[in-house]
Amino acid sequence: MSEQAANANANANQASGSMKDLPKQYDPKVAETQWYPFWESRGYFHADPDPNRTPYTIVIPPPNVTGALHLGHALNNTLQDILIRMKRMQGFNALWIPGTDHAGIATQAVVERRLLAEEGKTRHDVGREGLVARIWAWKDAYEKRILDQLKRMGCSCDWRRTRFTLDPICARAVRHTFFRLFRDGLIYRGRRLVNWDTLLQTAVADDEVFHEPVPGHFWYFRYPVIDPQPGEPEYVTVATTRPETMLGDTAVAVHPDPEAALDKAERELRKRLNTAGEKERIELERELENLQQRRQTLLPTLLKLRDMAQAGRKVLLPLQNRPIPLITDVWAKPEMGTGCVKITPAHDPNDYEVALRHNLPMINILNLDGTLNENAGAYKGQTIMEARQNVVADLEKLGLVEKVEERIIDLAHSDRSKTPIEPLLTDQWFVKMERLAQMAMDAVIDGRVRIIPPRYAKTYLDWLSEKRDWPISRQLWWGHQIPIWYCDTATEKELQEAFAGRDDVVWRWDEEHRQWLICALEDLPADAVPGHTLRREEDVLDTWFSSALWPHSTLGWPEDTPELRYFYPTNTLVTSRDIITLWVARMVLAGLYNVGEVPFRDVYIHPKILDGYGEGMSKSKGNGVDPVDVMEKFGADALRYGLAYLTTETQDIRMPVSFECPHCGQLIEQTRENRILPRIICPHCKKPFATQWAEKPEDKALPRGPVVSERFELARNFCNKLWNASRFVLLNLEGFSPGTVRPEELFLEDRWLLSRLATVVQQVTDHLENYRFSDAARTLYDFAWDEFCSFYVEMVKVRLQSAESRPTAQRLLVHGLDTLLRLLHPMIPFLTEHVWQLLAQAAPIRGLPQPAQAAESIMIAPWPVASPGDQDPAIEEQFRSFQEVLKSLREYRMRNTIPPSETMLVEIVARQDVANQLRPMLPYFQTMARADIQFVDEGEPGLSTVVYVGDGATVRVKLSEAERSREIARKRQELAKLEALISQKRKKLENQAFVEKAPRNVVEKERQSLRQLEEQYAAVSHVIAQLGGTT
RNA sequence: GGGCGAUUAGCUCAGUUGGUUAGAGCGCCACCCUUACAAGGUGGAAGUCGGCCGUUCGAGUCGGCCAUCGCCCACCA
Repeated sequence: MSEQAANANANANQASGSMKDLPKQYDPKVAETQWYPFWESRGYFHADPDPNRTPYTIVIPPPNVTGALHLGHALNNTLQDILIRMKRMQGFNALWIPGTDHAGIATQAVVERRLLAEEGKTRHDVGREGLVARIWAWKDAYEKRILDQLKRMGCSCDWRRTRFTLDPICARAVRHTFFRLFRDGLIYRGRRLVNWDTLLQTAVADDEVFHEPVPGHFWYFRYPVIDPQPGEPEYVTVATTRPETMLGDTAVAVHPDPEAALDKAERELRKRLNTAGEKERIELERELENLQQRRQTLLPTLLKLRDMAQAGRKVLLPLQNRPIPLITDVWAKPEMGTGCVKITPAHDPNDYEVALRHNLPMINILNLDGTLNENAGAYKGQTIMEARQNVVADLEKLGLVEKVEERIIDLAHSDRSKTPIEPLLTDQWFVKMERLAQMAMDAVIDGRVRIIPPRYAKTYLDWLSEKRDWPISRQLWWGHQIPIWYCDTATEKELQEAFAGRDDVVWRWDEEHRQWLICALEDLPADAVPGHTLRREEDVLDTWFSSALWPHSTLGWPEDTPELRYFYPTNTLVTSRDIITLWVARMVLAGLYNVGEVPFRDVYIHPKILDGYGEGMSKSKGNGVDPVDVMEKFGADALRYGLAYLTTETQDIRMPVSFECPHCGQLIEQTRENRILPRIICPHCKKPFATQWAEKPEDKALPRGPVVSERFELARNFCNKLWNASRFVLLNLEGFSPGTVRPEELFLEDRWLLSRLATVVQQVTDHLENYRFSDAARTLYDFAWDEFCSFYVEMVKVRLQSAESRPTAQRLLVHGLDTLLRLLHPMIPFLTEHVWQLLAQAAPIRGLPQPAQAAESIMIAPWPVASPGDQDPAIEEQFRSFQEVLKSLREYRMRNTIPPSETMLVEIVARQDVANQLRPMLPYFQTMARADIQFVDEGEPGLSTVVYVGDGATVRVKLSEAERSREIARKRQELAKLEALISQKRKKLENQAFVEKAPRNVVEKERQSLRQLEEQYAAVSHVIAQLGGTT
């Protein structure tokens, strides 16, 4: 045993030296600090291939090393740990592979921002090596923090297998994948219009772009027609939101058949008008009017321009004084704008497509840093905003600005730098998706990969079906550098000679750039081809390229490792819906391409955690909650159980949070305003405290005000309840002896407990195996609280007093707790282990029907299996009657404000068989309702009232003269209620249609319920008469 | 514009294939520190299940339309 484990054991003994010392309130810290090291030192988290056991594997969605984890991650990892712990207990060889993601752009951006803020330097000041070194330092710090957060939560990951998407093992997988794709002709280099982030100076994927409405303008410019003939317009008017791009215009387009296009637009409008609602109709009618007006005013001009375009006429691009052609293209919609479109191929995705169709020149006017280049003529060196103002001013001077409109523009921004995106023509690397996407689609269509809930399969399939090539290059320094070397001087023969006999180098001629593209598995020296110099591609790969390989790279691919053979494909991927396309789809295609097998069977998509405003949690919004804050206040178990309890199928999890003032405990609601502040002044005690955003030393020096949510109180209270139930059991185990229990020794409540246990075991197992976390949590909550604690524990108290009935009661009690703990362990690992260890001291051998030595840790104890033979509906029905009688007695006491200390005198008139069943329960009425019960014969009841009428039994409470009139009044009210119900039921049963068409059992149920109501009615009337009242 | 989800008690949410008088936690009211538990116990008040129409013997549940909110995707010269 390691020193750590020995300490843990010592602590356990110390903590429980005497059961009587167990605190009344559960202290999560004790269990959390004690048992995690214990588990780890025993190697429970570790799994090795074992052909005799069935594997169950999960790979963690690797958190970005950008920053610490928030509650969204806590949810994601809690659910994984619940699954892995259950499967481990079920006997599977359970492996959960942890790790983190280098998160290319995101991490580099964070470090660059800090570099600028703290040292006023850009990445160019520190150079590639310097920056990468700083990012590694950042990564080391945050990786540790992330892994510590996971451990604190109790995650049972196999830490010996911890991976990082940029570590040597992942790097090898990335290199091999790229090599194979290149060799198979699935990777190419192309000049493409990309989303350019001018701040970070890199291309970003479409998914990394978000749109935000900003106020802007819509400018109408006139381009003079060259040599206008009589009857021809002198100008073509175009509209734009980005005036400076006109410097790169290479054409103006008009629709080839504007009349038909207008007709079509009108037809569509009318069609929509037919089905439109009130509000939409008004809008559509306005559009229709606009369309008809266009026909009058615009169409003749457009037709003219169309003819001119077909005749090959040109216009003069102002400021640049460049003749550019008029062309016809369907992109120029006559119902939009001026009906004519300026074409800027290098800076607009649609225009780019047009240029490809018409073979137009593409003029790039931008430098990578967002300033204008030499193609912008006089505007060279200006920023986009400067150029925008100047272009407009200069055109105005020329009288070529027709008008300007104010307009809100949905502007594309980079997700990473939050700056506007510029579409830019650059050289990028792409993966051909046609074939790969189809493979990934097939896997979901034919069910090899199951997406749960199924509605998310649509997201996956829709996205893949577009089969858009995947841009994989990023102009960053943090990431896997693309393994390509360029050479534009060598001949093919020289390459063949240089790489003769090597199958780890392949090359291809790039006609567009007139150079060799050489791809190699091992880095090539610059002089690898004698007499020539190779230049390495500087770009790195999109971070999702390495993430896509995660399920097999972590298992050692491309090596044919025992792990890969045994644990792949993994079983379940637990993730959030926003990366179904970015990540899940790409993992499926990469797995199929590299390994020939899907990466996982089930993809479980869990809800998102939202803040009080319904917004998702993110670093950038500042609304992320550190799970450590929650654990500090409520404990890791409460965090986990609370999250599981909230994980329902359809709802996202709304989580309004507050800051807790560290000085006075005041809760300060988190708002959009205060959630990004580094320090907050408590409105109650007026003292300042620091938030998670504190960075300056003077802020950090302040006490930290954690972010908390009352939504974990239910879970915290539940844990405390469990703790105290366990405490009760532990305090009552003196003299415990293990043994079987003969059926005839079982009391009604014992058989009820066993029956309920069997059902609960089966339900919880079923819920968890089908990812119904909330249902599992609720089932256990209700059972533990309302059945085990409120009834079984209460009832068993009586029996623990008697030497004769004590042993059986103890065995049942321990068995019940033991089973409950095991069912709860995946959700509540620390508390259950803590109690398990205490139980091991008092009752090391336990359980029913056959006692056995308990496992040394609950983590490796067997998962409970339902014993269907224990399920007994008759017993449960009988027990329900008992509960109802008890409830009615309690209710009577409260209504009549009988002091808790006063014993109630109760009579039961019962049939012989019912009386026999009830007789053993009499002590429970005494302890649980302080009711002294006597069986009496039917006959005149004296002064008493009826509190319960059931099948074969009537329960009466003795009254004093003083209560007579009040009771009459109450019974009259009750009668009125009963009457309403009865008439409702009668009506239903008198309805022929119902009796004929409803299923027989439903009708029978109604009849039975009516009979019962009538019995109650009769009994209540009788009481009123007895008491001398009139109905 | 396309798709998805939601709307149930003051708040946050459950509610299986349609079937007794729609549930929980918090909050609220009353009484209780009863030797497992006040982070607790007992009892209570509180909902025309967003609206309309339909299917059905029967609708919170199924279908249609409308309203409101949220998310994803696409597009906007």
